[in-house]
Amino acid sequence: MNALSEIKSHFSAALAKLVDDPTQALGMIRPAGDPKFGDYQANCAMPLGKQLGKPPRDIAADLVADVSLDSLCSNVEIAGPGFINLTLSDAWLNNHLAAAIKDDRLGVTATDSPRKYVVDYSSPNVAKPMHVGHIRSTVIGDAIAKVLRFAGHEVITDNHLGDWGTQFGMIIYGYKHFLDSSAFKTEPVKELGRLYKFVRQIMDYHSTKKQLPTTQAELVAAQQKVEQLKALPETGDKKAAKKQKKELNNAISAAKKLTGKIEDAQATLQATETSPSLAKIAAQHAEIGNAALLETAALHAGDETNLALWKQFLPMCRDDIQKIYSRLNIVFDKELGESFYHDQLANVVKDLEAKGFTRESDGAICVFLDNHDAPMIVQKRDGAFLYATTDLATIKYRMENFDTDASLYVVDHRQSEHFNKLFDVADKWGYNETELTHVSFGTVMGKDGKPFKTRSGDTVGLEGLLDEAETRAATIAKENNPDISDDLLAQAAKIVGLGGLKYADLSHARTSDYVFDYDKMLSVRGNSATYLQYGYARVQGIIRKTEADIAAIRQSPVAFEFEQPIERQLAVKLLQFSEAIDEMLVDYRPNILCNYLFETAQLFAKFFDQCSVKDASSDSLRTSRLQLCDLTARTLKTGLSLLGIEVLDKM
RNA sequence: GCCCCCGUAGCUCAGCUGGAUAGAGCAACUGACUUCUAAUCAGUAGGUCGCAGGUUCGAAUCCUGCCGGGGGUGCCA
Repeated sequence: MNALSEIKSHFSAALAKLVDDPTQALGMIRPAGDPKFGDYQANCAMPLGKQLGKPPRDIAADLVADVSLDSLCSNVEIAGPGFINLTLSDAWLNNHLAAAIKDDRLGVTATDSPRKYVVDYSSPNVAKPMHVGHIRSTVIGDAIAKVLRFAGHEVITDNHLGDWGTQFGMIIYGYKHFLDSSAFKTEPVKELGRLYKFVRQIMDYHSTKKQLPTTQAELVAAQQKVEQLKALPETGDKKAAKKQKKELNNAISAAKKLTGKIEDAQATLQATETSPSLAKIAAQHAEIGNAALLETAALHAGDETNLALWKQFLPMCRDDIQKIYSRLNIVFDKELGESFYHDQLANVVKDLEAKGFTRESDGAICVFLDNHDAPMIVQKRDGAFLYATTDLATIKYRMENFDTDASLYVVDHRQSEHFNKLFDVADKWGYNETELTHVSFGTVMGKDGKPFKTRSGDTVGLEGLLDEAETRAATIAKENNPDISDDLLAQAAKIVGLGGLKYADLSHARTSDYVFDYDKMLSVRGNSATYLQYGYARVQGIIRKTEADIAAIRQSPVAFEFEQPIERQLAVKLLQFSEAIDEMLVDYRPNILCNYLFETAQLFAKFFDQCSVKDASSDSLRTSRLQLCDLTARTLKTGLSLLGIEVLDKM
């Protein structure tokens, strides 16, 4: 039990005497914002004063008198309008530190209400090269799964691969028409990737060409509207004038957007038209979009040729993706891709129909929902199913086979509307006992503030990204440590480079977009993986230099001594590890854990500066400090491992 | 048109369920290596938390309106 929950349990009974439901008041007990206010503070007296019509300071005094905190706190003070400031006693700290140091789990107890989770993350489209966008889902999902497990929950990780979608139709079409067979023989996946991009380009060319006149007409209309609005006489009415101005601004920005769209379209067209060979192919394959869809449809219908190609391609693609996962050290319990659910989709629609949830509209079978203008389409006019259908089948399958308490979908925030609808339909369908959560995350941007792309406009491949991270880390490691051995350098490059990459993703609030920046990511300072890893390595250095017998110390720790304030601060922080984990899991936010680890490492760096272990003034103080060091290192190592990041003994 | 997200220091970002003087890191400037790892630490400077109202003991946080940016929006995933 951590300090926070222990304090809360002490307050609980006293608060229950004042209000029917103390939950809200208990929520107002939290770590102190400033060390001068002690370690924890209870802020509930002010609102309770209002509610009960008594002065808040009186309420605070009553609470303090009623709650027995002697076993926990050395000091309890009422401050300001009625803040209750709590300072943990050294005896309490000592007990818990000693327990933590003896414990493999560092005193973090497993939850007493374990749940069964499916964490659905990564989910790349196979055969399409993975790019930087996939790494966020992969890294965040993996961290959440690991933390849930550490907290005592049962977790099934599932990589819901896109292995049955239209991209296969495109690749099959490409294979049939544009295959470079020698390239396919030597590097099959690379060739498939090329075919995908090639078909995509021709498809984009035709759809853009078809769309362009419409867009141009829209632009003309938009420009006319701008002129019209500009020409409108000024009205005397303030409100009307304001409305006019707003309409004008809207029209101007609409026209601007259309102009941008047209420029993009023209660039797309030019890319194909300037190459005579490409232009020729484009002309020969005017119906490519439709044809690719037909290849997909044929695959789904069990066409022998296409199915054989799919069966040939899929293992190769999966192996290729697996290379990335191996490098990132990510393992899934299940990899039930879209194709796995293929034969269950018709039944999903049938069942929804039977229950009367569906309605036909324009030939498609739809589920209409309150709060949404557009329905969720579960079967297309041409009879094909959609990802919505697959997602519903997946929910059903997981409930029936895993009996989950919760499913987390670690997916891009752009799909939030899809998930809103999906969860609403699932709820109607009867899956309303299970938690369904879209753990959304923002877009990875380039330094220009636009989605991260290469200079040529392609998305950035993941493999090159990992290489770059390692190379840069190696350079930095070499700079700091010119005599480093090759083995150690390679190891450091991997652990620091990939750790930095993961940490950059995890330490940003997942809901916000973030700017991808190698320099910052591998920064040797600041809130970075390197800083935390360095803290760990420094502890190992101390242990080496002092030749301490850590195993013996762990077995029978001595009393902790807090000679300097920083030692106590660090100790309190170390005991808050489990609070950080609890807090992270409230909204599945890895950055909470990152922050905690960063703060811990910061306190350690100060401790390192101020408190010599080797030259401590007494044996007992030296051992006390060694214990703090050991606990710090283990907290950092464990915390980082929950984030999928490793540490080094020497840096 | 409708829906969602965002706007905090020059830059990149934190800020939990409303709490005490809004925080980090980078960049800038000043210091600290005969010392357990300087991949570090100490310090200075930098703010109208987009704007305006409201709710209240208290608002970056909640509500309304406005301004600015992004995303999504019936048969792609």
